[in-house]
Amino acid sequence: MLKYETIAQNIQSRIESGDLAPNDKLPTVVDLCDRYGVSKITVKRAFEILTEKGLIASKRGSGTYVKNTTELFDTGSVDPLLVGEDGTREDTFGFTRSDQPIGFTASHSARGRSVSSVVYDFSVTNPPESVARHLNISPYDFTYYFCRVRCLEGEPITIEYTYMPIDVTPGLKRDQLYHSVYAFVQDTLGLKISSFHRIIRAVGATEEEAERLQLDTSAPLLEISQVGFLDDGTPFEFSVARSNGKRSELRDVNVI
Amino acid sequence: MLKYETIAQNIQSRIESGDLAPNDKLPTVVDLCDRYGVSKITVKRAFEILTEKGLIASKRGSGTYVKNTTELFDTGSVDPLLVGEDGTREDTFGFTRSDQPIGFTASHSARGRSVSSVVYDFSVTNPPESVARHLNISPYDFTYYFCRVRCLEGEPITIEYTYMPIDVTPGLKRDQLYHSVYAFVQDTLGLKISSFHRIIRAVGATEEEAERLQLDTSAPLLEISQVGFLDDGTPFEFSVARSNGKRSELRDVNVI
DNA sequence: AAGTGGTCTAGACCACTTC
DNA sequence: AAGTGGTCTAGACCACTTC
Repeated sequence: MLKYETIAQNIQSRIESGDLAPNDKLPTVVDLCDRYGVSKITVKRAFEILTEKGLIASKRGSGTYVKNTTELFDTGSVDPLLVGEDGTREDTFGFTRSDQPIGFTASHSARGRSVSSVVYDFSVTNPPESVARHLNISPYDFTYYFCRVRCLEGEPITIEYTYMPIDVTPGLKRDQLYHSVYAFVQDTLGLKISSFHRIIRAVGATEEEAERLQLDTSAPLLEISQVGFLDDGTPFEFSVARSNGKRSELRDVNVI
Repeated sequence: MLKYETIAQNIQSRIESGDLAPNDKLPTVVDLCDRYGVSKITVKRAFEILTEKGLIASKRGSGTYVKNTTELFDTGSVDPLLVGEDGTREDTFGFTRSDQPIGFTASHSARGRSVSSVVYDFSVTNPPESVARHLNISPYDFTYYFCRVRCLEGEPITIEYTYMPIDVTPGLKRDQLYHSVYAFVQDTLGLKISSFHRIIRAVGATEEEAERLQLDTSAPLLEISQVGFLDDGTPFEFSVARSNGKRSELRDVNVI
């Protein structure tokens, strides 16, 4: 593990354990330099990681402090609050960088939930013009196309429509669709997934979607359209995922 | 302007002008050090900014390359694609760090659109228990509470419910609700807004919301619940904003 | 005046890719 | 073997806050 990662992790542990409470002042940068035998830039790097996670905030001339964030993220669900609302959402998906598992399978099985899939379509086709543009390929190139519903503990949560260029991710089999396609891309093909560009919207379920997700037609769905990129910048997937609005949420920490 | 900001901006301009095309290789770090008369860490910092924006990707041992992102972000709207969909969304709100204006007023008026508000409620109350928890205050403390509808070119887009502790943002007047409350917080009160923690969901419009947003009851809305923090970590607002799903979207670049 | 974080230098050393 | 980005040092200098 890198030095700045070690330092960041140590501090994060102290915050999570309550050893460092909200509004507490962290040791100064120079203090930590001495304690870890590193130079300022390394401590600064560690602080940046934690700042990005929304855990701390540095104030020039004053010090670095633990942010008061336990409330929002510990409750597990947002409160009913202003409008009559239901309980806990099960498909919670964080934006936070680098320490969250990617994809539906990884984020849920990491929490000990059973993930399953129903596959409604799996074919090789020419992508629609707009999809080809997003994938940086020609509409005459071939892509895998599949539609599947992801379930948590047997309950349908998300319907996914995905295009993947066969030249980039060759050898995809129907079998893999029942498990993690990202695991196939990373482990079997040895490719490195590096980023996603997303657009998030709220839409109503079509009749077909409502049936597949066991909802009423026009029920609100959280839609995430995304292009996934490999580390060399090649787009490897275009997908649209629509999730039951009552059971899904996205979390985000936005540092200005 | 800081050196790394200058370098990042120069490169970004070259990408936006097309001078650096997708998949082009950037000058090497050492090259740029020479050219700008700076050290490696400074160039690296510039690269980090652009990496975070999703514009470039560095590959150790090989070089740094322009990512192929024009498609997703240039179209102005996502394509109809798989499911029958409508046209351009007007309320587009990026996640990207540090160069986007914050809040509804700033992001839209920056693009030359007229922003107006309808205020449905403005009062001082004790916050619900859950809101008090998020704001790190007692339920017996007082908060401003207001509900307003934000309009673009006269058309209602978003309905907002906001709580702000009166001890943190004293002196809020009804007048300000017709303009930017964030401008009041930053410019009039001199406070520094530093981050937001958000949860994003899809919900159906209540009857009242449907009427205020001129939609059908149960129409899909994109909901953003957020706690806003000042630079010293004090929560200054808890708000829930629900936006017309047909006219709003969130954008995000997620680097792993 | 003393303390604190932010930027930056000039370089060393390393891991990895490319040829 | 040569080239490239990533981590890190030991410090200088600065902007800002606190007292």
